Amino acid sequence: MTMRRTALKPPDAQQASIANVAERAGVSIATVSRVLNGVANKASPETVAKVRQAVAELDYRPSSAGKSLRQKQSRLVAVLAANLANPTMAAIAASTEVALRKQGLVMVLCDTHDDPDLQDEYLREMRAQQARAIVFLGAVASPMLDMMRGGSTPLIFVNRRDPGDPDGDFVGIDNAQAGRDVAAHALERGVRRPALIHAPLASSATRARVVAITESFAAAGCPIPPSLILGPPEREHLAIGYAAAGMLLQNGDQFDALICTGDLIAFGVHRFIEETADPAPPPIYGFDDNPLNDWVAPWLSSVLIPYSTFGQAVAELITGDLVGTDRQRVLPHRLIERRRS
Amino acid sequence: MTMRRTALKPPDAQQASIANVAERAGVSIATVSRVLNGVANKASPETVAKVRQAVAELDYRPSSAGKSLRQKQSRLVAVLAANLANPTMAAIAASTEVALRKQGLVMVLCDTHDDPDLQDEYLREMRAQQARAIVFLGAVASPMLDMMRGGSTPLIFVNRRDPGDPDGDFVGIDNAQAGRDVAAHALERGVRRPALIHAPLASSATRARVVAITESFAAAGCPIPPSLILGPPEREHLAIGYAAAGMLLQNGDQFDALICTGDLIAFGVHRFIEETADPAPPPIYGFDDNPLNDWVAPWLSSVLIPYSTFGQAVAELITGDLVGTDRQRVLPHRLIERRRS
DNA sequence: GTGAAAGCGCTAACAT
DNA sequence: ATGTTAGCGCTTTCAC
Repeated sequence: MTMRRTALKPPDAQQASIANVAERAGVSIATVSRVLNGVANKASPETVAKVRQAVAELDYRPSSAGKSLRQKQSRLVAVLAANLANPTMAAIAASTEVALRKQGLVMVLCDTHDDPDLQDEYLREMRAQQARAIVFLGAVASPMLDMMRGGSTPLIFVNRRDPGDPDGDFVGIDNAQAGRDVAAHALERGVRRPALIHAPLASSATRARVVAITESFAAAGCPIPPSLILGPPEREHLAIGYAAAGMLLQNGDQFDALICTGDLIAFGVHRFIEETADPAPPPIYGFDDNPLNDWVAPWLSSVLIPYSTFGQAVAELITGDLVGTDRQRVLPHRLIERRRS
Repeated sequence: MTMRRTALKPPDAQQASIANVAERAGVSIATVSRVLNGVANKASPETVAKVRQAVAELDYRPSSAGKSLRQKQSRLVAVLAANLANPTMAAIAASTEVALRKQGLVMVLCDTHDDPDLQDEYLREMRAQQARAIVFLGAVASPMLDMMRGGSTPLIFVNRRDPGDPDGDFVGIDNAQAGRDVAAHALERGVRRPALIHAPLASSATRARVVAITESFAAAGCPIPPSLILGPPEREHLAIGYAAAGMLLQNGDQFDALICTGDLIAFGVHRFIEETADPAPPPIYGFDDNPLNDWVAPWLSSVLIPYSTFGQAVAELITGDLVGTDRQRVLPHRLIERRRS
């Protein structure tokens, strides 16, 4: 039996309401509300002081239910992620959480598993929650999305653009440019016949990368043969890479570089190659630059995407801190070169 | 200019309220409420039908603000994670989200950065939100925690136990046993002089592992010399491992295995060793069994912790589906052996 | 500068 | 079996 609860307050102290604060400060409820919400020049300094004191003494916080009910809007911001198991999504979610928090907003994280029905279920739920905004980390087309587009709830698309409106609010990188950067880097180093392994093309980001890469090589006079462009049907990026590497090596097709549209795909590719003990594997490229790369994948050149700043951009889009600016937040990327020592 | 909004409904249709449903169904709002909440034998079949129909037609969902205000409890469950950048935490959060969802609960994810002040800030916020329960993924001692312990909001501790009450609701593995398992495995394979690299001992999980490992080796007649037990002051697990490996190799101390209290630490250790091109590194042990291990760390033996089932256990603890059972959910672990081919 | 009061959507007495 | 109504905590007119 350990001693519990030193009890500065009674065990389950009823949470103070605005009425308690008003009473304690000797003012009306309306005054407390005005003070707390900083309604301009509407309270004498002494009143303000009294109220603040009462608030502190009672450790008062406005009930979000009361507030939401009244204002028809909550402080919740929903983040619908296509796949939380993907460390990249988790990283964006983490940075978003911090940025929202600074604005007094609360992040609700949901995993849609890239499923339209589940996404709609969440959209409905968030409408019931009167969410302040909805952030998509990899949106998928769905009926409710169509319904809400143009409504009063801001919809923010991260990485992948709105499948139904390429001009919607967006945070991400210039994937076409990133693709060209990778191609240019490889070409400069003598690559002429790369293999290209990509994730499902439902994602606008993946599509843009694939198109840019193939066009770059074609423009350089060495179009990538179709047999070297692989997009296996697996669901997991790791499995896609592993399977693709298997097909490539089995076919005996020659290639002098491996370009993957994501780091996890590259991990899968590398695993297969390691297992077959290829003495001199070609250079491998990825996208994302997973934070673990320096530690576990020193062989992987990758496009560093500044995920840790995405949250900030998302928050700005939501709070409207960037008035007049356009709502396409294209953030800078950078190719990180790594090679076997 | 793309065509937007095919408008089956007016653009920003006011979300239907219970009154609208009642009107449409030709009944009172109380009846609607009863039907929707399944209050037993309190409605005729035809009334139920009418209500359900109206609900469907209006695509009605109860406002959570109204509900929360009335019932003094929301459907939000807060998950306070010590470090979202850690894939392990993200994995637990993901599984928790799914399990809560099935119960109609909504997960709010927060990153405390292991900071007591920030944790308290979140606890206050969640009190204002009238959260249904609070889940700690790596709790840290803090004043508000002490305040809320014993209150009416369930507190669930995952991985790390409540720093102020070892008997609080818990979901995790038997870390002492896991430590013994690792030691036994190593001893069986001839290890007699391992190095032990550990994270900060503030975590009860880490402490239990360290104690069990050192005791096991001592009991086997080969106590680990203090110079081989390292807990560098770095904050990041990866950096801890890298720094520790550096110290170890610099000292020239002999050791025949590397035991790390976490996989990320092992990643850091391995990186340093790779860089120094040690031809025959000793076996390396970790804890967590990061899902990426099979792909990027085939040299790492690790204790597989069933994180994907943690969410289920957490949800059961919250909804009280496990009446009578004790509230210490110790889940099974398993040592996964991997070695260089 | 401050207070009184309406009303947001919902549930739970209570009444019928 | 169903309807009426009070009231949860808050913001916001409208008076004063």
